[in-house]
Amino acid sequence: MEAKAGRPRDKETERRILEVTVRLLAEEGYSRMSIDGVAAAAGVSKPTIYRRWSGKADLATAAICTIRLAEPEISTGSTVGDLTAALQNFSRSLLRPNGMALVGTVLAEEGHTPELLALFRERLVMPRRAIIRGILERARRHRELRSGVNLDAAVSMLVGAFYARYLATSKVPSRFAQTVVATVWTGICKPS
Amino acid sequence: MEAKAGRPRDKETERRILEVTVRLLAEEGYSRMSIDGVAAAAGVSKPTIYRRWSGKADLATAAICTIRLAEPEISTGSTVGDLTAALQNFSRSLLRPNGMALVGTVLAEEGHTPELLALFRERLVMPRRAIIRGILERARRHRELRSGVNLDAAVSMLVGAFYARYLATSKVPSRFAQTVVATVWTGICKPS
Amino acid sequence: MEAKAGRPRDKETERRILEVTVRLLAEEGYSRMSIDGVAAAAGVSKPTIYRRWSGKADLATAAICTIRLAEPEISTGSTVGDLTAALQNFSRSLLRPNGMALVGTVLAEEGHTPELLALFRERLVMPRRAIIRGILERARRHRELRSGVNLDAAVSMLVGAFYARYLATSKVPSRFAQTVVATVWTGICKPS
Amino acid sequence: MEAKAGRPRDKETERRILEVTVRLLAEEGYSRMSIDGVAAAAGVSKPTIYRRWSGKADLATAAICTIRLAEPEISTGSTVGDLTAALQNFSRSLLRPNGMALVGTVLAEEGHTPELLALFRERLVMPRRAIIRGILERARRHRELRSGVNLDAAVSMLVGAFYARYLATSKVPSRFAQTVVATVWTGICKPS
DNA sequence: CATGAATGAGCTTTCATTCAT
DNA sequence: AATGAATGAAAGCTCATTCAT
Repeated sequence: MEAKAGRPRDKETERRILEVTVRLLAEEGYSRMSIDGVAAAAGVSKPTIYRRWSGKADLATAAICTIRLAEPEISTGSTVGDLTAALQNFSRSLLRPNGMALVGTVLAEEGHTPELLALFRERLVMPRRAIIRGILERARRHRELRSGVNLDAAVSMLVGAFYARYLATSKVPSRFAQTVVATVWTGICKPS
Repeated sequence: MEAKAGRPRDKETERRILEVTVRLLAEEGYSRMSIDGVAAAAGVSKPTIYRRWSGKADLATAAICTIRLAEPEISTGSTVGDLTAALQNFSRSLLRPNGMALVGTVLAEEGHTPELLALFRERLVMPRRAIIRGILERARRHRELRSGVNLDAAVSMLVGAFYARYLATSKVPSRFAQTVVATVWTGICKPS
Repeated sequence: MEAKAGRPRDKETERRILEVTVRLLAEEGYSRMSIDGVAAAAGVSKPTIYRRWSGKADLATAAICTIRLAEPEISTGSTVGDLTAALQNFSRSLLRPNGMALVGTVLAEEGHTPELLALFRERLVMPRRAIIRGILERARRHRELRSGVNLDAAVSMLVGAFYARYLATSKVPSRFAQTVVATVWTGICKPS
Repeated sequence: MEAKAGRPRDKETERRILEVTVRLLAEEGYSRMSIDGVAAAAGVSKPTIYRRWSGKADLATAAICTIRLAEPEISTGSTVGDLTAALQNFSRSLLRPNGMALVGTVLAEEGHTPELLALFRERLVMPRRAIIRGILERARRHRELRSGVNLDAAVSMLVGAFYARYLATSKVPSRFAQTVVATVWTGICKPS
């Protein structure tokens, strides 16, 4: 039982394949994305891909698995400031080229490849919500919130406003985060 | 030998093709949807489709064009009641089978077939927003809103909360509309 | 319900595809035979094949279906003469190039594509056996056979001798039919 | 550091590979059989196979080479009894799962890989024929046969009846051997 | 020498589109 | 104007074989 029998698998190759897959998944969408295309763009042959993943769905899910939300630490000193900063980060990622396309493709494939949506939730949706929920929970601990506020609903409103806005115009003004936070905050903060 | 010989059947055929296309677009997504599949489901031949529309994108666009938001008139007597009713309608349409898949597919195709998203906005997104915006405008006329409220942002929050919620769990509790409306309303109504 | 809507299917094309398929089936064997190869050899595109048959197995079975045993009428005046003539025909078809290869391929595929063997039996094996059995039945009606003779076993011996011989050497001497018939006949004819 | 270090394991590996190859050859047929499949079933890697044999054909040939007819000694005291016993053995091996598939595959591959048929003859066909021929030769020495009987043809009839029967129905009744032997024996034994 | 990795070519099948009737 | 037939291109996947460790 040696540590490494045979030719070692090239870690760099694997990374490149997944990177390319994430890109094509966003650019082309799941069903347009082809293994041929991934292989060509990654500079490997198709069996190199099939040796690692059992098929297209498996590759796509693995690719989504590699995505990790990389958000900077937020600490502005105030709840409103933190929420605004978090949503501005979100806004930026949404407005990146194909920023919404990946969201679209996992939703579109829900009926055919539900793993995509499941993983997308686990890797991207939930972590982002957790950040925002964390800010709200801290505010609650600091007794800034009125009683009975539903934090999950608040998170959905804050984040969702951007989805809805994008769906309406593809353009999100830079002050949008402030406006949204202000409104929601008025709705959930303890009345003065 | 009437003047309009052969035409009556035409309109019906056209309608059936578009109806089938809308269904398949939601069920399969744009790139999975095939002209073959549309032709078979509509009971016509492929050239019958190509005679009317120039290709797959044109057909899909035309299909989305036929979609019309059919929401019942809302009039509960209060702004909060009207908003809640409107969002409950929205929630129902979201939770229908493949309710989010069409949203997903038009987003996923934004890079390849932007007309789909454009028309989706015109036919579905904007009319729904208009209904909700209408309720808010009436509230403003009735001086129920505090000054400076951004109505579009409010609409985005109300509607978007559902997108965000769906993206997080695919399940939307029936009380969600009330919770969202309550929070937003507190944020935008004139303080008592 | 018109007689012929649309472009008529080219009967000649269909015939050519099947002809090529029979040839390649014998030359290459079932699993080596490819739809690509059939399409190229028949001068058509692959979808032209898929429009007519649902896949490789369907095409191969259809091809075997077209095979028809074309044996000349036999009438030499005597049972021994008729049997010898029938077996000489059989011998000739066996010794044709790839004459045994089709037999081999349907046997080899019994586990994977049993329809092939089933059809091969129906189209080739059984008709040939019927001819020989017919000769023996006539002999029985003429009271040439001893009582209790098992005709099916006799047919198997007559025909099978050629399979066994081929399996032993690929060469069948021209007098083989006479030898076999003589021996079997002595075994089944009424003792003088 | 002995003289033959590492060899013992080799022989066992080789044996296992060949054993698996024989099985897959019968189960899948030559062209369906894959080196990948052999390697997996034998628990070795592909280069381990390629180091020993030059390719697929070479491996299959070697595998057939290992086959040895293992028939029990027959001695019932009478020629008819011995022949019947020998054919019953044959019948059993034919009716084993995939019993005819190997016959089929070597016939099907005659055009592409004639070595398979050649070796199959040498290792299986001829030894079996030799057993039956031996019984007949002993009968001739005992002056039980009429003069001028062609022993090879007799062997072909006896053995071939089973091939023909299988090709007709895949089912061989247990009394078939007796019937065949009785008929052929009547045809070749010295008239009383 | 055995291993796992890599490859090019091939397979069956489906699609968007155009042609012929 | 509608049909069924035909097509070139591509998709997902597997194979026999070779390479690098």
